Amino acid sequence: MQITRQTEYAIRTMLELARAPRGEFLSTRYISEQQDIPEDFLKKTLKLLVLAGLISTQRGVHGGIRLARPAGKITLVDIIEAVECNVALNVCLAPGYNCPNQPGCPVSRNLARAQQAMLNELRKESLEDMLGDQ
Amino acid sequence: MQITRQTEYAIRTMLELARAPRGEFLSTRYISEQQDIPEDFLKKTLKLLVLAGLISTQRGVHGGIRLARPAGKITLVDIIEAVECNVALNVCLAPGYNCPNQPGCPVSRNLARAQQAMLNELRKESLEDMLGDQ
DNA sequence: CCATTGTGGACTAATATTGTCCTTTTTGTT
DNA sequence: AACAAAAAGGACAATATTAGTCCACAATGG
Repeated sequence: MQITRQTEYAIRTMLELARAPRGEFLSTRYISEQQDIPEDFLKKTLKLLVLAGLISTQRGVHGGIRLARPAGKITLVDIIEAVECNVALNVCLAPGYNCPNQPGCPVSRNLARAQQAMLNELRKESLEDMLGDQ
Repeated sequence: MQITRQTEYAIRTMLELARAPRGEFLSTRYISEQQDIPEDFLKKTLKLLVLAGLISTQRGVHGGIRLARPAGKITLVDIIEAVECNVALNVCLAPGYNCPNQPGCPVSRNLARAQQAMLNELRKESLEDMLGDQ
């Protein structure tokens, strides 16, 4: 019941990007050094952020990555969902899972409520907000 | 970001116990058969529930396990915390961890809030409530 | 043409989770 | 006293997940 290290890397990366001048590209290498993240592993992680539409990339000499939308419009949920694909407190909440119990079993109902509550909290502050109050 | 299979086993076991007549002992074997849980693995799991004070055991011929307190006073949080030891959405929230960032960094603050929200939801229904509404 | 930077995929290593086996202790029953 | 039922405990094995590495390739600007 923890976010993975990879998710943490993604969060730190996104914050680093949010801190950079708007629209500027940062290279993967630079970020990996700043944040002490293995470069090749970071690359794989960035792929997930690209797929989720959170960052955009530019190849070549002055290329790199940058936020795909304003830091004020990105929250931790976006990042977590991008990296962990589908957040589900229990297998029975994952899409496509067919519970052998009654569909609305009380346990999964409770877990689902808890999960919603958690995600709602994570939606409250944007990256911009977070940078503001440190 | 999921509860483990072991935690699920523990939840199912606790519900089974809650369904049994008050004070009666059920054997590990019986539960493992009912719930289709590997017996030896279940035993290890039960140990955690004992340590957490959720169940009490009785050795010997008519022994087994039973709830250590009324089903109305046990919630999913109790079980999850018993099995997963210390729930922490991120390493930086685990007790004893020393964050290299400022102590109250905005990320851990957000994760902590989300975790609290989640746990609070999980505290709302007791095992008894859950049995009631299926 | 070449250095820089992202893309993609295969592979390995490390760690965590799940499951198994076997021995011991306790307890009621015969 | 002997025995069978049941929990306690610990070592080990199998799997699955997570993390990290390596290498060849593609785009881009100077």
